[in-house]
Amino acid sequence: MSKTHKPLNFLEQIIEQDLKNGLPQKKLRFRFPPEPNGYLHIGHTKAIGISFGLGETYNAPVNLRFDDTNPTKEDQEYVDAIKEDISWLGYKWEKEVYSSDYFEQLYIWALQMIKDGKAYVDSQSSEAMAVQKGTPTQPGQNSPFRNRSVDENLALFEQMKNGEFKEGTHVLRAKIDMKHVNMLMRDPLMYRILHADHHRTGATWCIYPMYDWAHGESDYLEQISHSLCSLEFKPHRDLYDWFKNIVYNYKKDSLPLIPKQREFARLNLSFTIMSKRKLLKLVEDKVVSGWDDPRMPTISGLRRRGYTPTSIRNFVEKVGVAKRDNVIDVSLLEFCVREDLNKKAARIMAVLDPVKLVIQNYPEDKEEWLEAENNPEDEAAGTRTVPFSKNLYIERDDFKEEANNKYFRLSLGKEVRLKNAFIIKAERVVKDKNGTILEIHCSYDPNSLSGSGTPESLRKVKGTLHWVSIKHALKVEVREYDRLFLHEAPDSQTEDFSTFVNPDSLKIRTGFVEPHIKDARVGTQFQFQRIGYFNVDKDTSATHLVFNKTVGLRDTWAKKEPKKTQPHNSHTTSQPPKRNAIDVIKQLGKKYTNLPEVKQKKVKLEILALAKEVSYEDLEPLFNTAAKKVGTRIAVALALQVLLENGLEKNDQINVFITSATEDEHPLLSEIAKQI
RNA sequence: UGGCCCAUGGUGUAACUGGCAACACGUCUGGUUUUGGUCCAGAAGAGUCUAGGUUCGAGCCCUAGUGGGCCAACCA
Repeated sequence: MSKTHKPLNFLEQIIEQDLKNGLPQKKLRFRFPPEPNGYLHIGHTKAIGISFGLGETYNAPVNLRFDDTNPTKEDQEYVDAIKEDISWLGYKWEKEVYSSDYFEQLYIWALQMIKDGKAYVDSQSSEAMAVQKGTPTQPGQNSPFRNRSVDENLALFEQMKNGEFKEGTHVLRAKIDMKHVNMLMRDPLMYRILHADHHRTGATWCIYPMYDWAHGESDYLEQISHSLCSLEFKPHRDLYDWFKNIVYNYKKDSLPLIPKQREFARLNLSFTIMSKRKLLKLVEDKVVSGWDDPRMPTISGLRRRGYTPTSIRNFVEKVGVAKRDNVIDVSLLEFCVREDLNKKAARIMAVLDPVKLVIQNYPEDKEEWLEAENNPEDEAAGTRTVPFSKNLYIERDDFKEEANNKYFRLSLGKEVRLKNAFIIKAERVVKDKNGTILEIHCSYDPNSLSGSGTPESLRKVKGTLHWVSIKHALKVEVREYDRLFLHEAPDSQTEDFSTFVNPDSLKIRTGFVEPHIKDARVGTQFQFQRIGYFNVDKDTSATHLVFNKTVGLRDTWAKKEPKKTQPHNSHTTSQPPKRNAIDVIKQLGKKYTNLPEVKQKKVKLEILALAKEVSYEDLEPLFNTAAKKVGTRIAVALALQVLLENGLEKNDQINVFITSATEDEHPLLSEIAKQI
């Protein structure tokens, strides 16, 4: 039994099984279906990588389909950005298509469904329908309009389509089963009225199909064999199949293939968020400069930051595909860029926190142009020359007056090599009255030039420093980024994600670099030796070079010798702010108010109104009922509200009250304690 | 008093469908090095959520429990 077997992920296994069961490989076809309502982010990259990757491994076409069924949120700007991002990643789509391409066909099918008694016009308010819909634990009830005649439905639907009704007055619903355990099967909406201009169809339509009605049918029309989406769409599969079956019977002969929806876990990245809605909020609130801010997890942000398509594709590859919830550590992403850039980026010397270094025994007016390797990983990259003179800058970090022998850098009386240049020895320092070092005076060994082959040049010194010649150096702006959020998973906390925004995620400094990169083009990547990878930002002008720090070099020294103002570049999980009972109440309350209005109303009516003036003793059974109806967390939030309203405003009072409760005598309180 | 999905080192994925738990990131050692980078060599770290069952044998199959996620938008 050999073990040489490339493991397939579960999606590949499904496809292999289908092929084995007779599906011709020619019929394999995939699609990536973004809604053009925002920019693509690193999370989408996984979905893109899966569908386009499958297309590559099976040599099958992949369509790019814009799921544009909600004109109020969508825009051409996003369509263009999405196309640019996917192309940049290096993927090629077979056809560019739009759900809106199928509006006419969907409408025809909908008419047929009405005629067959499988769809009806409902004329109730959304609130009334929501109440009838029941809850996951309670069955729904039929709409009073459920049994309208075919003719009446046809006439109303016609009027809806002709724009004779206001928004919200009528909808078309599929007639399935109001008691179905799957909420989505309780007569789902197929069409709503929206008097909005669509970015492609303009004012042609004022009824728009819902996601469930458009998506599977689009897959069917395009003959997608495997429609892959993320896990939260799992409950939609029943509906997907239900619609698909109906439509399949309408057009049996011309379209033989029935698509299959399968779901995978979406990607989460530590210390960032993946919700388009929340990313949009960061842009709107000017927390970041735009969708392509280098701190954003968007593809355009990563691109501007200096991430390469190769690095992102490798990342997606390494992340894998499965069905369990995950949070991928950003260090994996960082590893992937370093790995790629190490091979490609030209090396230069740049000093970002300068201190002046004077070479005492070097002639005042002399200058030399010394040879330097552009990339030790790539001989073909060649060499360049770097100007050397009496007065240099080195990093302030690279000098200590006194140091133990774990310190490889410059200290008084010790020798180090200046990269590509000479060996120097620190002789004395010049300080201001506060003790800040202004100048370091050194002597150099003229026979120790790098690569000269002299015995002096071959002697071993402990450290090598990078430097720039003050006279020749180019002054540039350098933007260093730290993580945007201080919490590892800002998205999944009860607190609002914005409370975790890192106020110090951008640091702008002035650096000095080798002069020869003066005309570097926007996007060019460099390794600033001993520091990290940087690229030229689009804010660069003819006279002002701007760099983004993509990622630092791996640094095993910094970990051992932590500085006081260490950025959060190590991946130790930072602790969330300490929470007390009051905060928890506020936050749970916020979560509660973030629920869709309809849910909120129901919860309020059914629970809170009852609970208003009850005592703790009465609260407990109420809590149990509430927990069953709305889930433990919301029930706890409500319970805490009630406790507050009963006079327990004080923080510590509540804490004492709660923590003193034992499991058997106060199950409610111990539950609350657990939630806190 | 609901339905569905999930559970393997710190993180993420594997384990050829029942045969000694592997790979990557991260961590730690040592070596090379004119980048405390790269590269090379090596180490630590899980006995697979719990309890039963089937089996010669279970991470994998079955049952129950526990924990987490999703589902009640005229969003996708």
